[in-house]
Amino acid sequence: MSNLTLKDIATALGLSITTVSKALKDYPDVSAKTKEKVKAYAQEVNFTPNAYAAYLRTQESKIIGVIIPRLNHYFFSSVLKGIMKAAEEEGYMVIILSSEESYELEKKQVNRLLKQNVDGILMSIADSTHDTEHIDNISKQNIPLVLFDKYSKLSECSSVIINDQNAAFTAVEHLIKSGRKNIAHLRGPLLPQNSIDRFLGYRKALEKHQLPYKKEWVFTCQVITSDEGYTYAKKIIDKYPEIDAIFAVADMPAIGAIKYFNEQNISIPEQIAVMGFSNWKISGLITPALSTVNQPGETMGKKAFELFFEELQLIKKGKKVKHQIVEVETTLVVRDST
Amino acid sequence: MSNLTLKDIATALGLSITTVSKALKDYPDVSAKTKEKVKAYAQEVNFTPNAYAAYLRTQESKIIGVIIPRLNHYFFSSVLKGIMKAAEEEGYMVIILSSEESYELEKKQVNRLLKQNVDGILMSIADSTHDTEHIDNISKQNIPLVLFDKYSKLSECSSVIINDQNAAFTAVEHLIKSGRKNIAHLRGPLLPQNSIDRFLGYRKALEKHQLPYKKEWVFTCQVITSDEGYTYAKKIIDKYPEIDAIFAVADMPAIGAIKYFNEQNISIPEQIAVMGFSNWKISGLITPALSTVNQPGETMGKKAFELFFEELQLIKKGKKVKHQIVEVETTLVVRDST
DNA sequence: CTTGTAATCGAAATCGTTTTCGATTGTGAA
DNA sequence: TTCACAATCGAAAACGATTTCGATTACAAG
Repeated sequence: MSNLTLKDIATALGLSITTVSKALKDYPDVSAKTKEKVKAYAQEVNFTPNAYAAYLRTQESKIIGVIIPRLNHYFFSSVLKGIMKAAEEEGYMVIILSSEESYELEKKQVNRLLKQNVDGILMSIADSTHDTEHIDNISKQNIPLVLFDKYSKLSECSSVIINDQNAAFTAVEHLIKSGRKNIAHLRGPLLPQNSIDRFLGYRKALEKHQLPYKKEWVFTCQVITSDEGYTYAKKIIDKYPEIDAIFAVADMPAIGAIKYFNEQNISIPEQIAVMGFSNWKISGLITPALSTVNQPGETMGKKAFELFFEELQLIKKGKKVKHQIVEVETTLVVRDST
Repeated sequence: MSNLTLKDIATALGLSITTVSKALKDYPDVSAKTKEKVKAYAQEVNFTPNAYAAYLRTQESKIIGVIIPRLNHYFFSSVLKGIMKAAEEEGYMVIILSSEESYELEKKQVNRLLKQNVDGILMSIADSTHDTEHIDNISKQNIPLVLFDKYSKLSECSSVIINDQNAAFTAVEHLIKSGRKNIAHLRGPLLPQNSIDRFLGYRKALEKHQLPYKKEWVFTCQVITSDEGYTYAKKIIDKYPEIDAIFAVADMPAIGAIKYFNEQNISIPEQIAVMGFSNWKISGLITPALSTVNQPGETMGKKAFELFFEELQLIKKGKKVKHQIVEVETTLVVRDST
């Protein structure tokens, strides 16, 4: 029952290890008859080659590593799902590590994966990551690297992203078209590109429709949590009662804001409209249901794996790899909060 | 820069591979001086032994496999977090697979992990799993298996669980003590033990307080989703207006029910109280905030890894392993919906 | 000057697979 | 019969670390 080897099969069938190995891999210098015999027996005893021994020769571990900033996060879980499904189809296992949004931990996790000799790394960089040395190390080792969602403009590698600026622009424009004129923005941390881009989309929409941009109406969430949204919602009501809409960098702060408004009996969207970003599952379940931008995590994960796989094939053939930036489509989801 | 071997170090220092290996692992038959020299050099060139080559001799992969029924699920993500933290501390990598609540897929994933030669498997069995042959196979291969949350009374292995019956009992008793007399139950699927136990806890609480148990007030969620809660909430209002409280098997159905009540302007908890189970992050963010039972996922994950690790040590020493059932404490979280 | 012992090191086998290269057999053509 | 050439198989060397067991040296005791 427990793990048998090529040797076992060889002795059982009176063949050599070499022939058994070649028969199973359809080498041309094995007769059809022996191939049949070997394959039938291997099937019967449920033989699978030892992955570690195989690695030693082929240098292929059939394992990829994934690093995400947080585990307990709907969007990243969706991406994981997409990656894992695609990986499974190609016979890859996935090792998942979390950077907990920490630059130091992210570096450490990259090293752990490199030591494990994974065939590729897919990652979304942490908000606090400010240099890309550890990322560039991956490419130097000549193993494929694909970034998703959060990416770095500085690194030479493939990425799967959305057009944050356009998506944010569309979301804010929707607020404007539904009659809002004083729109606040709960923005994300200063570093990550998507937080910047969503802010830029917000500004661009205001500009296009000749609405004033006011610095004091932009509130920075250091960590993207509902608590920050809750706190800023209170601040907005108290200090800027003229604000009639909020565009949040993510669903969580938006949900926090809605919670505060609900508690204060402030009507949404009549008195103030709220727009989120990401389309987490829960955003459709709260009252009022949150309008948001759908960010197709599973699709992104699938695409990220595909990019990795393409690059790997090129590397194996010794060809030059061409890095790609793939943009995945977002859609505006209008619900009851706008 | 890229992966160097014992041989490289040996030639660089004019030693043998053997001595280098032994120096790094503090064998007693290497002089202190050479140990220092070797360690210093290894540190300098950032040497780490090749995991796959090491496996071939030691038969230890330093990888564990985790199978969960769903990826995109707050509770399971929490458990994962606990597992991964604990694993990291002991230098273990984690391969995660999802059974998607499918018995067939679960069997397949178990086999994939066995083929990968993981050092242990932690899993939560799918709702649809009705036999345990694949699970017993794991123990037969003499690799540690730890079940968590969903477990099987039939299998001989360690488990980390909560006392579902007691937790449900406490939750329902809280509803009764706050004056509810007509309490409905949105129960889970028929197979999994925790769904059964929560139902039994519900009945026991009714019995103790001499409230009538009515079959027609128990609604079965085939899949545990908010949609089911939403649909049953409508049914309850239409057909059984006398019901003044709902105890749901999980937060999701409870949230679905609340959504329906909110839409219909049915006041919670005045007209009807709602109690969930699990304490998902979002349950505190909806309006009204959901009362629920806190199920400490991270703690459970941590504990599950510890059980695995203990068993592994025993197996390595050739000692008899003693399976343990660890019960983790739950707490009642009273918010605004009751 | 032996002999025994401890300290220190290395040769070589091993894990299980892959793959190169050589060996063997059989077949048909000359 | 002999030779060339496929067709088919296996021996053996990798891959990189671990570990057993033997070799060497030095030194103290007899």
